[in-house]
Amino acid sequence: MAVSLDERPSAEIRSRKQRAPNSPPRGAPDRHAGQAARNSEIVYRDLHDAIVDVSLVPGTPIVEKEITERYGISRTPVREAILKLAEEQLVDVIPKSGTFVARIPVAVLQEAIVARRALEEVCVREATAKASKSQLMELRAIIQREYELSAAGDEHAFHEADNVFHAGVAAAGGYPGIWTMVEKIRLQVERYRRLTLPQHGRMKLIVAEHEAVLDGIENRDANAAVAAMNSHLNKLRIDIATFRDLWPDYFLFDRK
Amino acid sequence: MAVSLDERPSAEIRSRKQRAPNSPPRGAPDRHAGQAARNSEIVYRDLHDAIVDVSLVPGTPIVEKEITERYGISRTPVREAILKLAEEQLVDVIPKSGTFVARIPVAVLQEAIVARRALEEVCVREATAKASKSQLMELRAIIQREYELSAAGDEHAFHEADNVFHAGVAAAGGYPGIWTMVEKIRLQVERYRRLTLPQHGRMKLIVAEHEAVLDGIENRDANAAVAAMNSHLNKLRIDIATFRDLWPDYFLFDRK
DNA sequence: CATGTATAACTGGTATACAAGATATTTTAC
DNA sequence: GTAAAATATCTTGTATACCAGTTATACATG
Repeated sequence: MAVSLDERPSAEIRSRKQRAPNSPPRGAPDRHAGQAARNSEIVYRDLHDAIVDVSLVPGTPIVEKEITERYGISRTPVREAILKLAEEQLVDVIPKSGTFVARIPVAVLQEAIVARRALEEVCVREATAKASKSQLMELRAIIQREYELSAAGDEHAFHEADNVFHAGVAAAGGYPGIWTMVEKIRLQVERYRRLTLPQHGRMKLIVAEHEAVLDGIENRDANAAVAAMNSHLNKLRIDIATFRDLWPDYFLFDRK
Repeated sequence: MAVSLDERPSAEIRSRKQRAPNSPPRGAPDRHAGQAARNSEIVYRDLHDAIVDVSLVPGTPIVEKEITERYGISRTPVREAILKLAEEQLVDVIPKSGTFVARIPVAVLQEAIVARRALEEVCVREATAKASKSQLMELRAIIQREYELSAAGDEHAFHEADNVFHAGVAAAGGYPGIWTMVEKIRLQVERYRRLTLPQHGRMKLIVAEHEAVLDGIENRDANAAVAAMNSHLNKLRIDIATFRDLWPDYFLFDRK
């Protein structure tokens, strides 16, 4: 009955390190604990990825018991994973009824794009002011890698490199945390993007745009760099009307 | 042994509505379910508030069992609340060891301030362009209320009104969701603010600054409005050196 | 007395059983 | 045959018991 996800309970069952702990004031845990694998993390990551790349489409029921059996674990960690997804608005949990992959909230899309542009502009501007030579070289290397992946047609790896570039720009500006924020904001937009435009063929264009951004930074021309970045980000037009008829059930139109 | 929080298991034990559900594609839940109170929400809110207003100082142990007994509930909902706090970096969970109120990450503070300024600038600029008359009147009313609360010396209510003003500006710009983002970003900064500067006496100044922002918006002078907002937000200087010696254990200095 | 080691008392992580509401199905009345 | 009511079977929410590390304490040992 329930649409089941593909069989891939994630290779690893023991991994993923944890964030550095804060030692409490009076004597206590101070070292980095060995990585205690939380199974909930694995389930979370798998579901998260499946939802973001739209292999789990909006409306798909997520049944705890089903996941429980697939991973061979109990409901508790599964539940934790689902709760985490619920906070990111990737699933909707309806008490005593069921959990479903959330629709893509159109209103949020628009704001997410605006917010991202604002945050990335700050990063680019700051990177222009104080990127070190090594950071510039690093960015140039990433672009080169993008070029190679583009030629190889490896969309998945390319997409990752794309993210690395943006993260690198933020880091060069001294604001690595801002990219973390952008990544959270990007979630819903990413679902839209994956759904509507396969970036096949767009890869070379993206490489060129990244080059324009980096050129601006290297030349210490903030306005040019920012303009290039904005132009780059503006490529994603939210033209929802087109898809309203195609997948009416995949989007949420009214205000949440 | 453990520093315990004050006795106040939150008056309500049944409340808080839930977000509108998404109905899955084929026939399913479509109406707003009656508000099913999740006890985890109550515990979360109480702990959240206590941490943000620094009545629970960084390093304080959070003991599940203790909370369990105080609220008369089981560990499961308590655990959910704590996990939620962990995601917001308000607590650090160290497996098999303990859970502690997180230190304030200095590096994050700087970035949070920059990010907030960037996001609010967008909101102000957009509000200047398209705020309706009713929205302007609403904002003016909020400022009036701030003035009254300032005179009455009600810091808590004033602070809430402060937030309402910023939320109103975002809404007037057509980006209500961006204020939600800002609120998440604000968390750590808020802890710092509460810790370092009691805003007693600063209230009147804040009212004046809000007035300057609104004046700019009303006059459709985007640059003036933005300048006023930036000036307003810049008032919070992160002058960490001063507090390094005062509360060395309350802050986290190295990169997380 | 100093130091290393065993041990007991914590902690959070997980599994499982039960409760309560929502939905789907069947049954029954007309 | 249709519609309404009873019921069975889903779901998530909660409570509880158990497990496995961690940490502190007591104790043996030099």
